Amino acid sequence: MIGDARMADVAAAAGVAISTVSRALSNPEQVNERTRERIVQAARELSYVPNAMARKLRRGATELTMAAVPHRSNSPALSDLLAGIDETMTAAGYRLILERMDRADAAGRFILDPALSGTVDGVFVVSSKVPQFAHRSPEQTRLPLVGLLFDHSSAGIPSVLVDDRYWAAEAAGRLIALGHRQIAFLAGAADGAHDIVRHAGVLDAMDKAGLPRTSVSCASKAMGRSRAARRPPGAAWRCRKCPRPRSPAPTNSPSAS
Amino acid sequence: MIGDARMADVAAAAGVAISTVSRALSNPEQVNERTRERIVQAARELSYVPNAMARKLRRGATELTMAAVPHRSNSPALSDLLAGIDETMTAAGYRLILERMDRADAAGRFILDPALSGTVDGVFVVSSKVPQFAHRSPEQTRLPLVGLLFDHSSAGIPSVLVDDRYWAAEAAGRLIALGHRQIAFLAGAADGAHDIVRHAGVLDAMDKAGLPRTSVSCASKAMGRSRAARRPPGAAWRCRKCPRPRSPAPTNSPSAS
DNA sequence: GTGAAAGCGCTAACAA
DNA sequence: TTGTTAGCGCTTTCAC
Repeated sequence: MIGDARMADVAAAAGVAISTVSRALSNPEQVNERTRERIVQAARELSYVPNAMARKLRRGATELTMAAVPHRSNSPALSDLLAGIDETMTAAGYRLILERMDRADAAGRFILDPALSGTVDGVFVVSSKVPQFAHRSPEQTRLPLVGLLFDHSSAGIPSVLVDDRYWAAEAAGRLIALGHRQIAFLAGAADGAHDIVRHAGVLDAMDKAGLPRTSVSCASKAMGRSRAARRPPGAAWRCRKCPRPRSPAPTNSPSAS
Repeated sequence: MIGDARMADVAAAAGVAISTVSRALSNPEQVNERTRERIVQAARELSYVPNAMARKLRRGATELTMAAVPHRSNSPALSDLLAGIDETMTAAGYRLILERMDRADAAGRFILDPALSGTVDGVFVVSSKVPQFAHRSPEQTRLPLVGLLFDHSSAGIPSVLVDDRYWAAEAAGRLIALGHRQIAFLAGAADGAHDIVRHAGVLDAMDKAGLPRTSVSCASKAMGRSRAARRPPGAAWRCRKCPRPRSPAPTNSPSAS
């Protein structure tokens, strides 16, 4: 059965030492071609598959990374981000462990515990919170962390970010260039720090185009849930920083013209 | 630094044998309470974190499972599915490795190779294709596989499925109950086997309600891409099994009334 | 209840 | 180029 054979079995079958098998499989160029062929042949016949754990233990690297992502998110954007990470890491010979962390709770424990245990070689943090372990900062760890989307550079974690303000302005600019004058800004959940920045970007675009900021109306996606219940239908939610529009009141439809 | 201490260090610090440390940490009830306290204390002071790989190697189980999912999917449905798997597996002490497989290519290799290598204890297959390894079926493997959404039971893989036809009929039934008579069926990409079944379910509902099947019009999400280019805007794509509507031609808007 | 010792399966010096 | 050997860090008999 597949996976039953050990390296020693292959060695025996090929009539070589176990270390030669190891080399033939990991560093083929260090082995005589004919020997190598015998070994590969034997391995194939035995349906030999190397044991990853043994290798990982011995080498001290797991070729596994972890993506710590928000627990309750099924957004396509996150999927795309994961796909991107996965693609690059796969190309580099790594696999990705998914860690959905609960925002509220002591997620850090959950994250860094297995991470430090040597299960993963590094962690991608897609979260507004910096993961912790037993009240110690990640800096006290050998574990490489990288922040994504959220800036943790002040915590000593290199972070890859999107310039939300710039690109929001850019997006709004496109609409304006198309001749649109009334812009609806649909924000995500109420706690999205990114939305505030993006909103500013949209206003930037309005300013730049010499259009009144009051032509931007805001609506939160979260409307359907919490706040919506307390508000008359058709009334848009406005963020604190959003200038109040004059009457007639803006609708909450996603029109952009 | 966190993670630098070994079990032997803890043993030395606590003045016990290494095996006692192991027990104290894995099977506390087998160790004298006072001894255990000393050990725990020492472990804490040394910021000891057990090495997962060593444990995995020794125990022969990795407490890791793999989810093999379609490569190009960022659908919220998939995220939800993953979240569900993750939640249950986490509760059971397992973590999830993400494997995005390319549909077309010999994905099976990619999946089962590391799987068989002892990296994971089991695999969730969310794919229309059964993963293979070196032209051998999964049955020749010790690795537990479970099919999700796609039925692989004929290949000997237990599968957890959604009764698409039933629930599509149910959904359509709700619309009908609300008084709607014109139903738009928005399908996914052209190759979705599920869509055909769901479409049948919608027609079931029409039949049951005594409504004409011609009141169901189909539009594919994929319109925007491949087929759409060759079709006049506003014209809906119709699946082969979908009865042709009478004029006026249905629009492709997602209206349901 | 605790310790000593034998590995899990593999890799990497070091020799030959 | 190939073989011998010593572990990686942990769990688990088997004694005491």
